[in-house]
Amino acid sequence: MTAERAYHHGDLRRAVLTAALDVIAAEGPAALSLRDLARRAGVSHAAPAHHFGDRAGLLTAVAAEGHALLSDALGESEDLRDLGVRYVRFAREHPAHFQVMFRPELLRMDDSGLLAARERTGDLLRRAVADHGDDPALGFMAAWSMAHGFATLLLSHNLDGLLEGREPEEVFRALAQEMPRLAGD
Amino acid sequence: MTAERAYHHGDLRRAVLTAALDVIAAEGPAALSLRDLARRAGVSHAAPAHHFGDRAGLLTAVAAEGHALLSDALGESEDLRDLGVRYVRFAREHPAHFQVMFRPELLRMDDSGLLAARERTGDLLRRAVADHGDDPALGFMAAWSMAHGFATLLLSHNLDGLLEGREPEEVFRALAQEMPRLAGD
DNA sequence: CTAGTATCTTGTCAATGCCTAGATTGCGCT
DNA sequence: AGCGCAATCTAGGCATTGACAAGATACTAG
Repeated sequence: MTAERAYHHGDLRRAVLTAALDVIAAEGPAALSLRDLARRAGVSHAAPAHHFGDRAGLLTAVAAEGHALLSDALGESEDLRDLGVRYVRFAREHPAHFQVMFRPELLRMDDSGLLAARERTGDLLRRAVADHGDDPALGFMAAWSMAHGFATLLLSHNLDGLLEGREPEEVFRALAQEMPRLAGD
Repeated sequence: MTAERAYHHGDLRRAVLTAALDVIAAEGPAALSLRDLARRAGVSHAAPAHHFGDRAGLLTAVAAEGHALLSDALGESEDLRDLGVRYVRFAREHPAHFQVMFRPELLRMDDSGLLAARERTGDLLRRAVADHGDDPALGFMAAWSMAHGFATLLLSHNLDGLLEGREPEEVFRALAQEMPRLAGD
């Protein structure tokens, strides 16, 4: 939109990134082809490589952006249930980012941008659960497993038959409420 | 081992499947190449296709086998925590199967063998949580999210820094114990 | 306006998935 | 025992892809 035909394309980096998000959201990261993205952006087949290096570089950029978006989405809430709901909402609103962020085999884990973005969300989550329970690490893993598992199963359509039309975020809230009763049995 | 040089290879199907599990466990499903598997088995590049049709067919076979193994691993326990621990143990012992089983975009979801195997584990899990809590579906999703999230984060090395050498299964058990305290806050 | 840099294009190569046709092996049937 | 048939595997080919190298074009600092 900023420059439909600016030669040098105006903002190829953004265009490729956006196209990549579309593809990943629709068909998963495995279906992503640099040449296809180049075609969508109307540039030559090797143009994307200049911005991202290679496939892993592109996915790393997606993951880093994802961590930044997740930090913003989580905010500074103290309530664990709210945090979980926001985590799930993030996964729904940015499915492509979410599907890539936690898959080291797809990423350049030594990338400085990725590491910085990851550190920020990590800090944020750790701080949020720090004062819950005896063992902060346990609490952290419990809350994260819960939210991450729900989000993962949701995006991979493994909960489709169980939601029965209810809003996922609300189901997750109810489910976090139900948890103590289950565990207490 | 059954037939090292049996022409027609003896059991190519099993050999390819096993090689595929190695590759997936080491580098993920994305790194899987039919031609590479053929080389490992010492057969021509197109031989695997005869047994699995194509890449998706091979992954579908892996997923179906995974569901069968999971059914066996879960057993008939009534205790939700035990069930969760077994789910996590299964993920650790069969990481390649686990990484493929819940990814519809990699599979032929209309494959009859896969559907049957899936149905069996589904029934088993549903039965196990049926009598816990008001809403069985909620309880099902809660327990599954917890175990699946933990297993997923574990296999993707996202918990490496938090386990501090402890056995994952034991951490999960403690974590399930911690849950009510977290939720109750 | 010029030099230098970022951006993009073109061409190439090896590897892969998938398809087709053909060869080899093993098995059932008479 | 031998014939035919089906399963299994081989060989070759094609389109697509990721990665690399060399060169062209547009922007920008001085």
